[in-house]
Amino acid sequence: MATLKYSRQRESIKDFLMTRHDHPTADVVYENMKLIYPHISLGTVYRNLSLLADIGEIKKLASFDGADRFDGRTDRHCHFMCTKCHCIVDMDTLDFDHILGDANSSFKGEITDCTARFFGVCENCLKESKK
Amino acid sequence: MATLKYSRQRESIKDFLMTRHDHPTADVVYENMKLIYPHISLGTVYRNLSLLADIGEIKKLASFDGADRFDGRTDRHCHFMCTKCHCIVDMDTLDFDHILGDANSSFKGEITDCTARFFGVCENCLKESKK
DNA sequence: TTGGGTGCAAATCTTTTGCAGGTGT
DNA sequence: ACACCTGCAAAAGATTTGCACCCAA
Repeated sequence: MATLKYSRQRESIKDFLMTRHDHPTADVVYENMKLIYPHISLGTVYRNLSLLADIGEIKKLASFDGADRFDGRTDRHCHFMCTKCHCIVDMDTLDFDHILGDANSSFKGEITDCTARFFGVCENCLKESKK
Repeated sequence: MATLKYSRQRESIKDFLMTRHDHPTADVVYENMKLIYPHISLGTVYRNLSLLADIGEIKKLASFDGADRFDGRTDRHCHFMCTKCHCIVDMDTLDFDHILGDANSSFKGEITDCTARFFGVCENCLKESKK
């Protein structure tokens, strides 16, 4: 098993994700990293995002609409995506333990995880449409 | 707004999806359509899958692991994916109305839909690992 | 006849990977 | 020094699209 070695790039990527709560795509991370490391490569960004996700320091959100997104928040929570502006926001209303218990009780395999996504119109777009 | 015109290919794609409950990818649909229409193109398959999803006759399941998958079942239900064999099976244990109600009550926008996915080990893989 | 549908191929977008050189330990 | 990490560029995989021809209404 490979030993992890420090890398400025990886550290910056993680720091960046901790400050953003809009679930950026790899490309957005890349654009922002270029401000710090003008020669950083997209490959490096992807490699580090995968690595960080593998060791559980960030979470990868499989494609909502096209590219994968990354989340600096790693505790279990769910997401809402606005079908108008495509923003993605965190939600904490779901009782995962209860749902997982329910699901497992009637399932012959073994369920260990669950993701949930809500869709609709966000507060801002709702205001817009009422004008 | 475009008027829909009959097409044998589209009809066959829909029929095919109604008989399959393993949520095939576009490529699997393509391979199977080639048995009927040897000259059908991948583009036609994608175009019709999108079209059918747009008019609500099938559902598109955004990437579980790579390619999108398609589901002939259009009523609200959720999915389980085995982390070992990557099979995807339907699940009906989730009380969507209740969850949507809960979610909406504490949300300032308007939530209209929800998807949920479970992950773990399926019955078959569980048996295998116990051998 | 006419506008949607098709096959084909090229293009696009996202992500991965091979390689040679750089760097943390 | 050794193994991991990086930049660069090419490759791979999934999906979309332009175009000329075909076909349902």
